[in-house]
Amino acid sequence: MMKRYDFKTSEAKWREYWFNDNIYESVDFSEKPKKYILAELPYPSGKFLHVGHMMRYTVPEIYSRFLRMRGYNVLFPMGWDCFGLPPETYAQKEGITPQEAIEQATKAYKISMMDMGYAIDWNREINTSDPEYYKWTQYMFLILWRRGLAKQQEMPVWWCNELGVLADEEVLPAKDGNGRVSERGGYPVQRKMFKQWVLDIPAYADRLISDLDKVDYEPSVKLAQKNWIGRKEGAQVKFDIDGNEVEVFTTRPDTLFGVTFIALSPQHTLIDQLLDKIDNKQEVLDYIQKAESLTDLERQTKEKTGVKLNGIYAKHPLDATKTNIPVMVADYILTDYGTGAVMGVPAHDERDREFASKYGLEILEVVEKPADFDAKAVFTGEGTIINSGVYNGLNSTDARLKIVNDLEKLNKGRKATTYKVRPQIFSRQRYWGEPIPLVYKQDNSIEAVAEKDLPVTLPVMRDFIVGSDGTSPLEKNTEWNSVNDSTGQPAKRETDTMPTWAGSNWYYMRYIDPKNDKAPADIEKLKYWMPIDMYFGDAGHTTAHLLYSRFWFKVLFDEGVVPLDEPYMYRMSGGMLLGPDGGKMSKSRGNVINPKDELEKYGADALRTYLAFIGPYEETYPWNPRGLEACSKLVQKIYDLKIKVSDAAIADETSKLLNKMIKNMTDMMDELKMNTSVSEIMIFVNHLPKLESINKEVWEKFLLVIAPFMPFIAEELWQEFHGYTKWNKENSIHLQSWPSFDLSLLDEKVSEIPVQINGKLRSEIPVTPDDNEQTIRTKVLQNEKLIKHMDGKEIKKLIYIKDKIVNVII
RNA sequence: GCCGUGGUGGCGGAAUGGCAGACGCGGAGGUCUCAAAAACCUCUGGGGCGCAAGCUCCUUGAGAGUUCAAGUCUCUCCCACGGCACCA
Repeated sequence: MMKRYDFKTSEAKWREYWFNDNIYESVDFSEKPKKYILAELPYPSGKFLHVGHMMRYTVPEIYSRFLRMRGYNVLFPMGWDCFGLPPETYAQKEGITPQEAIEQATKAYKISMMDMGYAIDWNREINTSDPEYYKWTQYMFLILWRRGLAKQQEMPVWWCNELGVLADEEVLPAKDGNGRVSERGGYPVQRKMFKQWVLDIPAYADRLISDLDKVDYEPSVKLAQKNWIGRKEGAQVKFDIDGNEVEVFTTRPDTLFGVTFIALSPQHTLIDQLLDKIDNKQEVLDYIQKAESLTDLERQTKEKTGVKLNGIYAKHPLDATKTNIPVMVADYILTDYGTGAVMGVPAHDERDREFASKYGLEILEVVEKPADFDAKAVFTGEGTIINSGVYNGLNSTDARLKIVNDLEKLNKGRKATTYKVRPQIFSRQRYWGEPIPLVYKQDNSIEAVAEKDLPVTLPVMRDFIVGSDGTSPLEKNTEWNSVNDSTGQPAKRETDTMPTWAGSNWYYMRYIDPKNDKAPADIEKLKYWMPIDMYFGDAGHTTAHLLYSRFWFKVLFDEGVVPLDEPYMYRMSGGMLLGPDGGKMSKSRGNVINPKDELEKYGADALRTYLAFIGPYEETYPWNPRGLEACSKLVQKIYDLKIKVSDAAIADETSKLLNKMIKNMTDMMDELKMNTSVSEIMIFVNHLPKLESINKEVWEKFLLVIAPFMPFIAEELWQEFHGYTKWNKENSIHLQSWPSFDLSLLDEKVSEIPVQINGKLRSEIPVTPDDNEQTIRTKVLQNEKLIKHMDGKEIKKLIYIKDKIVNVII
């Protein structure tokens, strides 16, 4: 009876040797070519790494091992994204501080990564909540602030009584369809205006689009970046409303003569000034209040509502006869997109039409519809301009140019571009984040904390819960927030903290130089390691995180802190791992897989192999316990083979299969196809038991190719095979070279190829390398089956693709 | 509604425009066993014909197109998933 492979003992042993000797060290300025493989760092919240994390990390990790064996100096680092809500809520529940929660969680996460055998140089571990780390986050914030890219602005924000201000990403539609709730906790959330720190990402929008040419992301990822930025060309047009100048943005200046109303968002600043001039002030005030408190509801119902400002009219900028354009307040106008005001052209815009129909506003067509156009539908296309005075007869493109040109001459408008991406809110009224390193002087002006005084350390506080007044918990800590300004006068610290994504905007730089106390990272080291060759992460981060961190990096480039202006050369986003029932893993469904149990039962090699085998990295698939079992059996089968290893000669077939496997795996792993690579291993393992004995050279090469997938058993068998009695770092299989293959062995002589008749597969014929179309034709005419199918007809045409196929057309 | 991604056996999935279904799971039958588990061997997309080796038709969400040849390229439609949601 075969001995069972004792993975527990083996894994514990090698893990200890590997990490004590740091065999996966990434060497700065090594002679070898570098590869920087990055996987998004986890935020440690629970007690053990989630199985979803493992699926996210295993494929990139196997790839990094492959590259190391191919002679690269590889950086595959890991760290912890520690700030943010999850540790705070966890700490609150456990009655500890977030600092303590983080310490527990990072320890546990690190152990589980070591248990998985991840090839990480732990000397480069980082923690975004470590003051030595966030010192540099604060330093970077000050760069943004000095450059005017971090500024304070009244912003409509999601407000939650329990959690304070939330980011868009932290807010979800409520399950019952009424309003919105917080992502964590499910508390009710509403819109409120608040003064917030924001990052001016739109200022870099054009570069963020054009520099996509410098990188090699998947086309869909590039497209997602472009769509998220949402650049739109058009014009800003000034309307005179009761003596005030109001700008609107439009992508269709050619429809300017079709304006029959102006609509302002409920938060538009002009409304205040007009209130006393109208006779329906109370109605308007009521409407605005309702719009603010019921925004969510209105959005759900999709019915557009509004209210007229009685007696207030706008003047048309190009048509002096139109001085009586009604002005409406409407909640379908967004406060923070464009200018917060639109020109209503109900003839050529669906939303304007819906609104105008409801409130009895005029509909004036200014673009000619095609003759066959449905009379009731809204024509939003382009065409010949009508009802537009001197512009009549022009096509839309020409009219657009001419109208904008004329507006510019009169100083009543200009060509303009607007973006969907908005200034991103960068402050949180919460405890567990990086303090914003600014100080309010007595005159309320703002001063930066001197660089030598960084980091501004977050004080340890037991009572870190957000007050329901919406102020940061740091507001209560007067001992901490009372300081002196640079002139020695009493001043007060900014008590808002930064959002979770502050630290994760630049973490990849710190791995390069994790202990530097003079700079975020040494510029020469950055030159060596950057850019990141491949970036792996969550599909949900393909838009926001990727964009914000690219923005951040470009600002650092402009400041001279980093030597290039794009951080990631390639991005691949991973799919999701579902429960065995095919549903999303969740406690309430009871379908959560605990990786610790699986690791206990089957070992790391089996789990790693399964996570690689389960499917392509980008796809989503359910967990299948049988699949893991199969991989566990594979590990055992490999172990059982070792007794067959001998000096006996290599059979031709084995040699061919070995070379084929190595060749295929080399190609596949370069393309990150780890699932089919595992298939290749399986095919070869299915062949080996048929042999009387396994030649030593075959065994050696075989162990090398399984090493990235099953590092533990590969090391075990490698050490045993070589008869190493004492651990010596240099002898580790993981520091050896990937085996080469002999192409000449793969020149398979094709002896038979399929023949189609009229595209249908009918038979095979024998071929030789010397065959030409003529000899093939002869062979076809000799084949009984083919003769039968040709049914006496003549060959009209014969297509012969060498070594592939013959197609006979009759 | 918009944007994106995808749709291939009972299931996860393979297929530089050239023999669809590699590999794995599951299933069926068998060997071993008092029996079971494990392990091993054979078969396994569907229909029809045949005692049988085999023969034959159909098959990559639906429909059209390009091509000697389409899972793969083009168009239209349907469905699922992810993201954004009144974006002027």
